[in-house]
Amino acid sequence: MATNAAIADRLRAMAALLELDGANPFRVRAYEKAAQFAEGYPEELSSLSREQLTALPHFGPSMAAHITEIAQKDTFGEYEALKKKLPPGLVELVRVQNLGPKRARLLHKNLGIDSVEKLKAAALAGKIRELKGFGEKLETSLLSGAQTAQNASTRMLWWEASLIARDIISKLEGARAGGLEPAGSLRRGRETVGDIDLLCSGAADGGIIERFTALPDVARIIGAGKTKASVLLNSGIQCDLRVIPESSRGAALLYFTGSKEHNVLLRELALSKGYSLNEYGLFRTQDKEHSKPVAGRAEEEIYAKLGLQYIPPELREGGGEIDAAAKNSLPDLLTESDVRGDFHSHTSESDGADSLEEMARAAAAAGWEWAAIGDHTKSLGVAHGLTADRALAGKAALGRLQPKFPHTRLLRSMEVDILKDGSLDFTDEELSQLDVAVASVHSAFRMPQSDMTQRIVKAVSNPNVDILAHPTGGLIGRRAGYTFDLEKVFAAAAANGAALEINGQPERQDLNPVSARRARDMGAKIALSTDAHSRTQYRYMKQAVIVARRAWLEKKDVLNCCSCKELEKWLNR
DNA sequence: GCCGTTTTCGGCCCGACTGTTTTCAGTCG
Repeated sequence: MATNAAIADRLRAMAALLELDGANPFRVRAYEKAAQFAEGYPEELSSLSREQLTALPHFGPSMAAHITEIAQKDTFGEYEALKKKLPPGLVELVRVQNLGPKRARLLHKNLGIDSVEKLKAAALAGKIRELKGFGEKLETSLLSGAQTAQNASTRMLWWEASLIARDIISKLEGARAGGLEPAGSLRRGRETVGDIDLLCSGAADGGIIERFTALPDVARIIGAGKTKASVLLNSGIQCDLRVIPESSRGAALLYFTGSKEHNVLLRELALSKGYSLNEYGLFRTQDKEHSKPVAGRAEEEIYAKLGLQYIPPELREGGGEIDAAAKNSLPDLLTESDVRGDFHSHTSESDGADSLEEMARAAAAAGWEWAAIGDHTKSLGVAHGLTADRALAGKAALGRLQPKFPHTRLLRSMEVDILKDGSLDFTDEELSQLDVAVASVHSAFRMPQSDMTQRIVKAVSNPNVDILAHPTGGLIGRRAGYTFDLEKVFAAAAANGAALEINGQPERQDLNPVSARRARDMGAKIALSTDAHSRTQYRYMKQAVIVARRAWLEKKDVLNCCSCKELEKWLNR
């Protein structure tokens, strides 16, 4: 059984190979679109029949056949055949800037280049400039591109990128009139960000480009013109600034926010309604000169002209949001201000940095109506986990602190270890005395899938367990999660009234949006947690909210939107 | 390869930039 992510991966790999093979570009795009759709589809595609698959958009007879084949064999025949046909190494080559499939094939055919290493050697030897269609400048740019590709700058966590963006914006603000705002994957709240896109609206003569490229954060200027500059920052991430006229602000924001898939769908829709959409505005098709925009100043007016509800950036992934907006059925996404409390944090009693009282004070300062503060339990020795006695002593301590914080109800939670056999680190009697029991796996990650599934199902089936924390155990870019059957765990959680967590630690973001949406659709409640290990980390609630929004969640799906009274009712369910 | 209230064949989003060229191909977002 291949996951949707694995299916998307194969289809995307096929698109890459087809492009290198010089296939019809629309055929390439068909694979990319199918991959994109598969990735965001909430149910397991591998359990669908061919008929069910072809009923979905972007899947025709070929894709359906490929998907059923991938479900069984983890790959498909056409892909394997093409892989054999093409020289290995070309895929690696097109990761170099300014080197696409056409140039890659030329370089391979004429110079036998099939790796970034060989590309560098050929460039240094001056061989590339001799080829028709290539020249000295291109050779130089390919050489520096090869070096960059070898340094494999990985994507940055959203949180980190957003701090950098905020810092740069604050340094540039005041440089000129006109707002400066982030676009791109940063604005969409993707879990990681490849480069930071900033938009500045106003005339292009305010000197903002000069101030931008002169910032002390800039390690290297990649390019700078009148309306656009690209730099590499000291932190290793690329940052692009574009200056756009005020009258095009909405169109430009829409365009540079993307995603690419969302934009393509919007433009197709625009064409079908007799409009053409670009980064300057929405124009009637007859207006070939693009002289009089029908809309463009604000994103809202462009969506409205296309007969759509306003689509929040977090939903712009080409995953059904345009159809939903056309039917006026977009979710009413929860916002950070809807959040009334947090379920899961740590103190200096186990592996946190701050005392129980400091955490309580920070929770009150966050303006929350309630906060469940806890720690690890005894099995997690490295984190100095607490015995049940100490855990309950903490509950008594919170009771004594309560009068100091009249507006924030303090609750005792514990992050209780799920042991290898699915039993918990505290007895049922001990668990029932906690206000909130958060269960999670911290040991024996590499169990066989069926054992791990059983282990977690058993834990969430315990009526004393309220929340399953960081359900997959993955760390973005560092560690894959444990292997288990998500669907079975979601079903068990829904049946037993346990909630699934969206952990707001920037490196976790676990559940991810696709899984969180699926869990909600299967009837499970979602709990957002900061998993704060210090008083400053309560701000990670923002990260959890972004993941929830990307999962199309509304207030009613998320327990953090409960008042004290509603929460109490749920805890006593 | 997918798709269709004008179509089952002939379409398929749009513009900028760069470098190589004398009008355009390739790449990128």
